[in-house]
Amino acid sequence: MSGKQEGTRERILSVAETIILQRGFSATSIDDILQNAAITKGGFFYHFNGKKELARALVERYLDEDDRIFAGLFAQADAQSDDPLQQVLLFLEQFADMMRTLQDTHPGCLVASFTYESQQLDGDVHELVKQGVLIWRKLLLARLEKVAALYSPCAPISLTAVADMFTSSVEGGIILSRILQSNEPLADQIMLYRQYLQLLFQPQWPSQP
Amino acid sequence: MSGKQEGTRERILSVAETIILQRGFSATSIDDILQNAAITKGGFFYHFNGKKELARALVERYLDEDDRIFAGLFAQADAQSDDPLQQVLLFLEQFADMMRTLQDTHPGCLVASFTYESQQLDGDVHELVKQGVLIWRKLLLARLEKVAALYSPCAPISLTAVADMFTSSVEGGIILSRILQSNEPLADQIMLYRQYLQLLFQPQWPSQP
DNA sequence: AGAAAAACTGTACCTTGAGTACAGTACACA
DNA sequence: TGTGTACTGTACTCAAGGTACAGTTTTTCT
Repeated sequence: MSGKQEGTRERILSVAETIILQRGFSATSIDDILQNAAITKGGFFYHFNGKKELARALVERYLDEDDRIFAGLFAQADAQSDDPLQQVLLFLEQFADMMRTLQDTHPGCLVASFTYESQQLDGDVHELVKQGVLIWRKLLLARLEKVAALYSPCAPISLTAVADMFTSSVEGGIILSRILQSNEPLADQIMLYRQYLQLLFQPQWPSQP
Repeated sequence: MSGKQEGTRERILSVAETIILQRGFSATSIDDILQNAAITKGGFFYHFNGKKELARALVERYLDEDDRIFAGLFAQADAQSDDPLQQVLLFLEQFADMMRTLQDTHPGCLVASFTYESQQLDGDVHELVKQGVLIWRKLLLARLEKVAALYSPCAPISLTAVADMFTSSVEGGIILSRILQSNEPLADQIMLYRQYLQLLFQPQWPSQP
């Protein structure tokens, strides 16, 4: 494994992701990728057996990168507070900030993109996507369980659904941001999720006498 | 305008929408549509000048249909209560129910699908999509303004962002539902949005002495 | 009934893209 | 010095998408 290979493979993946998020998987030709990645067809097929294998590698890379980002933000949040609720709130705040300050509008989410082209992809790619969503659910759920143990929610809820609401807010926010061509809606939606958690787990007022 | 034309044109649109939501726009060939709509290539091009014009017609049809559904649900809700907050809450409840009881998993949203293939489509299609999102924002915002006039929100918010949260919850919920292959997550996310509104506009407890 | 417009059918054509094959080259590393 | 890795470059096949258009049926109007 020389540095050269890793560089080229990574470059193909990076370029492919960018184009696919703009045009969609099916509309992206291998030739498009070749041109932007400054590589030849032979080189591409040296690294990937075909377009479907590229898709698989893209999802894997995307989910890994996402894990890393979330882990980093949670580590930051954990360093700032010991309270489980505060940790989640800080995480969301920092994540929203990160999204708001992106250079361009958010490029989009590969998971969502592939979800709308599922029939073009192998079943195992869909399985990967599903596992990704379940990992995000698990990540939030573990945090929310700790929160719920300390602050009882002031309304009946399914913690799993509340955990999924993170993914939903991000995916929904990304769609809004792409359509409205600004990162504000995405940041707003993450912050509204944060506010929902705040309201849900706010200390109960004592009942009236 | 004979019934036959309307029938054929509508059949093409209906079939095209179904296939496009499954495979994506670019991955859907005109031949695919022809086979499922039982029409020939010539017939297709009699109705549409090409694939891009089909896309345009699909979005227009989709947004119209959506308007009709939302108007119907709000009319139902308005008949059941005079309170603006209750009306929104009833609307969301009924909408969630409608989604939950769909025969198959939700087919997907054309707006989201096209958002992830924007570069394949004409600029005016993107403009239509944008107008659609702004109509949904306006629809909710008008309701929320009435609510906010009666019940002051218990936290600082942008009403526009809260209105957008409806679209975000639905789009995010649809993605979750498609990936997890169940309509529950979509219904859950709509109901969580409902709960957020409930918590946000709940009557304030009197402050402690 | 008959003309004219509308609603198609059928087919031929051109282009593009996916994927294959394979011969040659540059470079590291031992 | 040689051997494997990581490519480049070219040339090809096959399938499909999109388009054009000439011809045919059906409806409509008078």
